[in-house]
Amino acid sequence: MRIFIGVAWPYANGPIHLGHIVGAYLPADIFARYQRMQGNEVLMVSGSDEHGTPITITAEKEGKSPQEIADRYHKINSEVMEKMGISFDLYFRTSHPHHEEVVKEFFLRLWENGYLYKKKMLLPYCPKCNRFLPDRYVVGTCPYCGYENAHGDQCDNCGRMLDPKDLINPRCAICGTPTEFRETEHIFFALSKLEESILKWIRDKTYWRDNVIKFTRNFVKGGLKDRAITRDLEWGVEVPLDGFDDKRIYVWFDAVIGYLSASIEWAKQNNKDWEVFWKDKNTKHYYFLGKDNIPFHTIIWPAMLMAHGELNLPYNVVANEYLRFSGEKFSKSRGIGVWMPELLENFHPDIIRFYGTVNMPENRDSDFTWDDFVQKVNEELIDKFANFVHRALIFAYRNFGEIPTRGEVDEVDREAIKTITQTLKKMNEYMDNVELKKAFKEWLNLARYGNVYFDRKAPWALCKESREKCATAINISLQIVQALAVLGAPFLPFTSERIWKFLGNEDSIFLHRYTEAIKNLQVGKKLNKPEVLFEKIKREEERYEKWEQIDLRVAEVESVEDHPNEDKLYVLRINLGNEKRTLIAGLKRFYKKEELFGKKIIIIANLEPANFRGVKSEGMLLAGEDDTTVGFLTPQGNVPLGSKVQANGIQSNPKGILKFKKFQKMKMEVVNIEKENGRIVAKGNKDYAIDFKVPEDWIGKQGVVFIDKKPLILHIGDILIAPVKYVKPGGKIR
RNA sequence: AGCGGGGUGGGGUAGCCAGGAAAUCCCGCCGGGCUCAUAACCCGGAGAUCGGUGGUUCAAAUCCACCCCCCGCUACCA
Repeated sequence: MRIFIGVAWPYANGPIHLGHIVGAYLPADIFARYQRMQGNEVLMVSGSDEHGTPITITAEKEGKSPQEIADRYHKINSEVMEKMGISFDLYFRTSHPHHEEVVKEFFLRLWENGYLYKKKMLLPYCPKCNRFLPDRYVVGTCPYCGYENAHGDQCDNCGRMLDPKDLINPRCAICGTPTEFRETEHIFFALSKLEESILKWIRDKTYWRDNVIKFTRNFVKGGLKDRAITRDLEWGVEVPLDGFDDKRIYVWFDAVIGYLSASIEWAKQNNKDWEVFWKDKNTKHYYFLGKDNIPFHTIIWPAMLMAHGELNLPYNVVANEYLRFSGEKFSKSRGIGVWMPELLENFHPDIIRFYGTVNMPENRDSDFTWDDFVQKVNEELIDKFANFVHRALIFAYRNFGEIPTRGEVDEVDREAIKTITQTLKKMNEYMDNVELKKAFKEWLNLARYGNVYFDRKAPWALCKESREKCATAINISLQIVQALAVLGAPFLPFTSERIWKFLGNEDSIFLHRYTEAIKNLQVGKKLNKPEVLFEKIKREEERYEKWEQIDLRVAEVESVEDHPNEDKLYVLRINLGNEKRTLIAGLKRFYKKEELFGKKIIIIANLEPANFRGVKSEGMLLAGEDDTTVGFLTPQGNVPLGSKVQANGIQSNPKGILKFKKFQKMKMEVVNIEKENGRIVAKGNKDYAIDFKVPEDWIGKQGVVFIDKKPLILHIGDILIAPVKYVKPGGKIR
């Protein structure tokens, strides 16, 4: 059987992140590898989507050409795919001339078949930006659901496809100027003509995933409208008709054709036949993508293929939900998430693939957290699986050096063999159904079972008793190891390959069939010296390097004197509980002596001492200031003198004194602590999300944040540190 | 507000669409075993009125209705 696998094309406007991998490329690759090991002929393609306005905008920002931007990210993302072991037959790109040719041919064919037509239309034009706006760059109110920030192409709220002119109060998404509509001529795709056919086609796709069916039905409900497939742009595929020199084919039309162009290119490069993949009705087409891409793959692309007339339609569209990062959406601009190039620098691809599979958002959004990542990898992948493989292999290697003979088997042995067989069977079922997580769970169970079997047989003791029995136990243990390697190969290709070698094989595991997981080992085959498969991930404690250097403490002012030689300064005598110090403070313009006397203040206790005109200051008092007010910091409740200030519950523990210069580099700000949508936000110069459990009574109060890797709020236990009087949020601390 | 997801032993989850005997797995906790292995492994135990209320049914975590609570999205981006 032949299987075509198309994976949504990542946009070449930035490096891809873990969400992309886990939501599309990894599941696709697992499926592809599995199908190949089932003996099917697989063609899997994807590539960089390099056209479209966002790239031109990035290019403008950086003063580069769109091609340069596309080149950069195409390279980066190709490397990511390669390193992750995503086994594309071709990872193509839409700016490739061959792709453009295919798009034009496709276009002309649709034109000839009567599915494209010219139409003069009024398009949104931003008088300020001086250009026609792409659909996505027009925002306004959705006519269907009333959502105010609907984009011109699609309402993100109700999911309906829109045309910019449907929007109420359209405005430019870039500058906010109300848009004008100017006349221009464009090519339309007669989607409406195909509505019936699409509905009919969808009807029997009951085996699709729930989310895909639901989303698609919902989408078609509103009726299919003809869509313009050209834009007033310069960056994109040219329109192969006269009079359209200043227009380009729109990305959504262009990018999906990539599946075809990449197939053709692959055939060309490898001297293969692409047509059997696209025209032979027995070839099944699978598409892997994130949920936002569903309508393009269940409606538009199929409609385009229908209009084309002789190409295969999708058999299954496998859409995943989103992977969130600590509960938030991945966001480049906010720096939330993990990006692949960086992740790959720190972790073995199979570790990423393991976690990606275990936490795959197959049916619902899932959440990435570092804690969970470390725990799952260490405890499930390494402790359970890798350790079992290693203990079995090293035992075999040391005691036999080859695959030992399987002698007479007992109950326990029979059960083990049965477990292997059943695992294969179950995994086959799940994999055929594209239920990757379930399949993988079976695999993990087998690894767990391996330990159980090994323990039950206790070969270390058995060997002393009977070498023959021990050999049998080890033979079967290695049988489990082999099964794990073969069955796990689609998921952890690199590791499976290694284990395969340890088992004494010379060739690649991928030359073998999935069913060989249960094949009897060749007795007497020399084993290779096993190595540890993975080092455990060290759980790195969160470190706040800046905060750790400063020692803030509570002190009480015992006396206030004028500085003898400098009339802006006070000389304070302060009590730190077990210690008294002299401090210089520049508060004379803002506070009278009696306003300071007896007050609790916050001082930097480990600041390098400094001389102010003959008086030595042993520390520094902290105050928040805006342009009119200075409010010294003070604990909002009773705390013992000398108490150490904490930040998000973290005690600083500075080793030495803090240089004044270093202190100057530290950022502290006055903030208003508020609760928004259930989370705590500290509003200063900007909104700081506080991920620290804050007592209810702090909400609505002022506080102080210390900016480290993330904003830390200052307190002592339940007592908040804040300016003694209201200072505008964002006020600096000095 | 709209849309989407969720509320299952201390934490994180599976099961729910196709209702049925002991509710899954990981971590944690308690007790035991083992010492071959990456302080890894194995066994046993405590611990859940499956968010609430009402309904359908011989039978509901699972179906229906209503309610409560959480979270996400509504910025380029799977």
